Amino acid sequence: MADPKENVLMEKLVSLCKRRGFIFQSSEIYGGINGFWDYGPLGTELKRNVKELWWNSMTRQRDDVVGLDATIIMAPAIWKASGHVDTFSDPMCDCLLTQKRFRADQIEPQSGVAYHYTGAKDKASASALEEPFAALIPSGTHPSYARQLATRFYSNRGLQNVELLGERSEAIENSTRFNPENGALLTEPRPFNLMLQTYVGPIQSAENIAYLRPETAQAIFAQFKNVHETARQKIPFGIAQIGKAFRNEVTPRNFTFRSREFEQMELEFFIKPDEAIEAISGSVNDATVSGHPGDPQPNWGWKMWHQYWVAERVRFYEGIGLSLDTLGFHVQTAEELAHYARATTDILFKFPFSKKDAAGNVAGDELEGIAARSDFDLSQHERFSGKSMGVFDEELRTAWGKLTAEKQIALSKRYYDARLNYLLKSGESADKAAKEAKDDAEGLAKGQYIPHVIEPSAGVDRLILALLANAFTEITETDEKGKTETRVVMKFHPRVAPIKVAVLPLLKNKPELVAKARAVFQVLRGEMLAFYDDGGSIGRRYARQDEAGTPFCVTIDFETLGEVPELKDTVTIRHRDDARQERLAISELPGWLLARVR
RNA sequence: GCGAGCGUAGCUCAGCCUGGUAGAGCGUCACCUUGCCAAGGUGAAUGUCGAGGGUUCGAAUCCCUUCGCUCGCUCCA
Repeated sequence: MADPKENVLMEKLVSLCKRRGFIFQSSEIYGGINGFWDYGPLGTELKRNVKELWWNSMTRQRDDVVGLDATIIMAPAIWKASGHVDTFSDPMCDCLLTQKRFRADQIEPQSGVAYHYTGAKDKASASALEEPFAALIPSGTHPSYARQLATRFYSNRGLQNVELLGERSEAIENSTRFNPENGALLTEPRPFNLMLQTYVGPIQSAENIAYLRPETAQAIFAQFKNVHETARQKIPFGIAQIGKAFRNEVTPRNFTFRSREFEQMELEFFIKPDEAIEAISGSVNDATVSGHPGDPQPNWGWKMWHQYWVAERVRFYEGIGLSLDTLGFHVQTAEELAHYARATTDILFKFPFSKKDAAGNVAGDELEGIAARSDFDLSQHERFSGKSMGVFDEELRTAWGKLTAEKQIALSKRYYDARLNYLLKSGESADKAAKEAKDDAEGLAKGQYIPHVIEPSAGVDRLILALLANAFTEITETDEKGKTETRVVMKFHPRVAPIKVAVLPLLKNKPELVAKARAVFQVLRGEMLAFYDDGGSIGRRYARQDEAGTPFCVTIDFETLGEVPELKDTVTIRHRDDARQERLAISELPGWLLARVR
């Protein structure tokens, strides 16, 4: 359980976010709306910086990743293929008596004697209810307990003087239809779909139902063929996308950590199946080295690629100020993995609300999951859309021809087995699955396969929250007069800091200082987000910038104006984290700053 | 959704028990002052006391409903 002290920290952070304009509650003047948050001026800049850094490092700085910007609403069939319509929901049961909700698959089976009622009538008013109810009581117990529950049930529904109707008893073994806590009947398990729905077109009928995407990834799979054909990329390559996603969370919690509308940064990185790698390179490199495995190599199998992307993503987080000791890792166990996933590593951040284990260690909460998803997604879209999602690989076809017959048979067999396994698990009949797997294996020999995928999927809003929590630093100082004050410094990495530099005239009532400061400000604002402030004492302005997380303050003083001739046109640069100052020529200022904020 | 707690100025909170004119500190803004780390002075703005309804001569205060936040169950990027 999170330390109460750390909840206080969380409250301070939420308060600062509002006070300084990082994050506001959505629709606040109307009382808010649960699970939705807005970014204020500073938060907007912070978020833009983060997304831009991700986009640059994931696409523009790489030869092998291209971008996509797809719609939020897509053909509903996509969500059937992806499994979200069927499995993105947990069947839930409600207790008919107390309304308490249970996950249907987590109810302890109960045994005993069930008393069923067809309804009840009101002895006084003669009104009647035909609603059935039942209660389970341990065998040997007097039926009065069941009757009591039933009476409560019907009086909850408005009957005054309950007379139970149609009592019938029945022995029950291992049933999950009753509330383990009180024996009352539960509702039928009802699916709780976590996708937000809307209607496309003006008629709100069942056939017009569409979903707001619960993840951005499926658009990438659905557009895979188009991107592959137009981007002049060969496998391995990736498609990246940043965008909004929506989930009707049961309980939005922990500030912006679990929101109903949120933003994702996702990469689908398509790789060759290991059988193709082995055919081309002779063997598959799936050595598990620790740390970053270096530049991609042609003989990397999915394990190496998976490890590579985990390491790349950690490097990214370190590069924006989240040091390794603030992060955590969770390698999903076989039971936790989705049936199609081969491996998933979660990158966690130790949030103030993250839970501690018995030994006091904090694992953290998920920022990003890096999943090795095999060829599941493209295969699903191939089956559901009827369009081929396979690629032709010239290199594979050439290499295949040079393999020994034994090698060809062995690789074909392995590929066949993998495809057969997928098809059978997807519910295809044995005959059809065997035929299709055979076709797939023959395709491999001709250089065709459905790419496998590694999916680093990160939550933008979670990352913003991590950066805010990580930056939040309280400093308590006692001045000469013995007055103790606590102030907040947001120690953002300069790369993500909303405001990069503040330009401050030392004094406001000296027009020469103000004019010079405005001139310096005009030069800097063309290069980065700069902020001009002349209100209040210099110390107060420094403190205000500390709270906004501005890494550098430039102060124009009398030396700048030439009071000391050799210091003319120099300014002081004040560092946020240690209040250290240094002097620099104005002409060097843009370059000096850019080197630190990029 | 269920259970518990909370909602008063931009922020932190007092007032509520025991109904009777809406408060404090900090912050914000203006002017003065200020030669480097929330200095000082003067002045100012800001609340349908989360919303709706009820009880009452009178409700921030008592009652009901509702919305939001926090914590637990649950879920995940």
